[in-house]
Amino acid sequence: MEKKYDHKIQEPEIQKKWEEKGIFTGKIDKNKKPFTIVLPPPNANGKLHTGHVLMLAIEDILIRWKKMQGYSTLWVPGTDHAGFETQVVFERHLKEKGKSRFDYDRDSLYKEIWDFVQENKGVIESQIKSMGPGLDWTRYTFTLDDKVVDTVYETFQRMVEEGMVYRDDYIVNYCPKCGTTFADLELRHVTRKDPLYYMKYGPFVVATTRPETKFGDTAVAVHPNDERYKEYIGKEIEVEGLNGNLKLKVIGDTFVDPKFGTGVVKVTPAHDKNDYEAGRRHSLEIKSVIGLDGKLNENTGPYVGLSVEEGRKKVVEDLQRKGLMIKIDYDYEHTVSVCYKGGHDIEPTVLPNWFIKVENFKKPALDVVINKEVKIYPRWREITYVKWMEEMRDWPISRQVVWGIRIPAWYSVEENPSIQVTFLNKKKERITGKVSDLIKKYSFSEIEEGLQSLIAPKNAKSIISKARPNGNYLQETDTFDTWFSSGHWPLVTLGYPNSDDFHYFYPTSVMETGWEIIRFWVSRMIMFGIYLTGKPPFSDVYLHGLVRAIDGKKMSKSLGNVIDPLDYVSEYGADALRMGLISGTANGKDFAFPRDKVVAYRNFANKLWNMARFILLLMENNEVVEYKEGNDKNITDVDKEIIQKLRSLIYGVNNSLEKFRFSDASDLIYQFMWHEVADNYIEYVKTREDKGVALGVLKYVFTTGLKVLHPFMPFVTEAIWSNIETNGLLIENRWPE
RNA sequence: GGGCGGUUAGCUCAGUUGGUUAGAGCGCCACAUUGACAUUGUGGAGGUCAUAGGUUCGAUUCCUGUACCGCCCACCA
Repeated sequence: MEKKYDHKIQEPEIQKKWEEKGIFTGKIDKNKKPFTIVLPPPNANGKLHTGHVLMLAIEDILIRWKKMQGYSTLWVPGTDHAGFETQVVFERHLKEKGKSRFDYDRDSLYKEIWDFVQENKGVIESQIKSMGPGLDWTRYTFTLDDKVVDTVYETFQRMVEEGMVYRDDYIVNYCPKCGTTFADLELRHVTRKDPLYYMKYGPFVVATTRPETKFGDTAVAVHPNDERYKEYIGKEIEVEGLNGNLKLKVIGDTFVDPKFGTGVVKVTPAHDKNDYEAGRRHSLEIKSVIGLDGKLNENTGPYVGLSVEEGRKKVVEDLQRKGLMIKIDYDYEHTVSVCYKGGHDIEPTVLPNWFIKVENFKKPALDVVINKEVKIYPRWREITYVKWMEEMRDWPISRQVVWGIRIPAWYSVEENPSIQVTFLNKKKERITGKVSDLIKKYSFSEIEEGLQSLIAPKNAKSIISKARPNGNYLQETDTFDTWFSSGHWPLVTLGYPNSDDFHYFYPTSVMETGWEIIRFWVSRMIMFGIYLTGKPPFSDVYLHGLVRAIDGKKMSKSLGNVIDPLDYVSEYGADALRMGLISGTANGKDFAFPRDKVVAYRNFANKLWNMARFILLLMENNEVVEYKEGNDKNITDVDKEIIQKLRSLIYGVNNSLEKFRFSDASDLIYQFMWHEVADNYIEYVKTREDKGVALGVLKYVFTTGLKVLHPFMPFVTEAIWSNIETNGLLIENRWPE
């Protein structure tokens, strides 16, 4: 053995040994109990970050611990297509080539992104492997694999048949100039001055920058504790308008800031995100007044056909004429959302969207947590889950993103003449309009082949089908919310509904992930698991904290404090990095990257290495009297003491791991090996006359300690094992009782 | 604004049902190189456990208020 432990040489070699022997290939063994984890899939197009390392470390500890205990373990890896995020990265890439997504038809764009991801996904896979996780790569899954898409389609079809899917309006960031919607992250926020208009609304005065949307008002809102207006809450008021009187509900809602303006807000659910949310809370009518062409629609009476700017001017004049305009503040500064593409004003608009009824999902998904069928660690995170489930409203599942699983709904253009389509014609010109008009100028196949997006009306007729129906059918261009498909993750990775794997390994044992996605992801997995199989997909949920930068702040590119875990792997080794992260925090709280601990555990690896060297040195000069439990005639009290401490170490580590207290467990084994075995016992062995006996005990204690340490620092323990034991690989040995 | 968490040694953090001298890693000081390891060993200094009250025989631990800090969500019509 070299004088120093060299992780750079050892880690890849050890990794190869595990792989060659297929150590972590899951095996269906009816004589063993299964222990299953599915890996939360990292972005296929991304890089490994410290959060991934922590996740891999925790899950690997559990897998190796259970495997050594005799369970038939399976840990399934996968990567995520990361819908919107990847599309943004790809578009940046397009921009470098002077292009944008609007230069491609939908199918070509999808294919381009697919190829782009295929080129890059090897990076994350090899980075994952460098951390030494005991994953079964023969069962690797990508979130856009056919088996995933098929299962998602089947679920969707079933839900449609059971009446759990409906179409309704949903507010989106729509740009009338671009004829498309934008994600929140695609918006730019600009600060500018616009007049703030104070208009008379029955007994109130409301302040607004958007008087032209007043025809879409279906309520006014005040803060529920505002003494000035308390008496009106729940009542209906009559308001003099420009097209006759209108009746508005008065609602009390905390989204209103009583200190702003007059403390009374006009509520336009169809054209303001905030108002939309309030509208859903209070079941208000959604009345759209601006069309997809950006012009005021028929709901505005005589103003129909005017642009938003023209309409606003005219409405203001008419209000002034009628004496309904109280005052105008021309000095009002606010932020406005504009699209990133052309800098046009975003018009929040309601568009038809696919929704899932959650009413039947909620209770079972809530119950399994409350009655502890699914246990959440740490306990206090349970509150987040419970609140979310209680408040959950129907789930809008369509997204206007290309990179995802396309909703399998097909619209007949003959039956749905008012569908708005946007496509590239043969000359690559972008055409937008009603399909019934465009079909007169273009062939159906030209429209279909060049299709970028379509917007079908709320009541459009559609066929749900994986395959294209015969006839002039256009497929829905929206994709599923990524959480809709990833909610199936434990099912699809295990071959739901009818594979041997599924019957043996499902439900899984532990779901381990970052706490920030408990609401988006964990809740959806539980919902779909129960819906499709009657059983929640896992019995324990462990939520780890966020790894922050060394300065304690959240890592971000703009702050320049992002830590690349691979730098630490190459400098200190994967073992040291893993162990450092594990012992840096205990309770799933966020924590700053524990750099000092990583160094400390690098030193620890070297310490262990040298302990082994010392034992080997003794073995060269002494005949070892192998120590066996129960056979302790010749041993001393000090020997007995270290064996006793080993026993309580094993007990303590098991106990901590069962409670997901990884830091406690890693601390115990560290203290034991370094301070009990190395500092005390080895020094004592040096003084012994009967070296062979003491050496036997030392070897027993040390190798047993290696077993206990192995799940935490798999590489160095395996490397040492191969030098002092002939008994196969360490990971193939039994966990000490 | 709503929710969650934090405030313990110079730094980063543990502290499992309230109970004798409050712990670890790193850092610092002194000493040590006589079978492995300087990525080492031995010893040591260092904390009125944010703050004000309350419950209790007893509070870092439970309750309430206050002050900072962090995160998530929603965001100014």
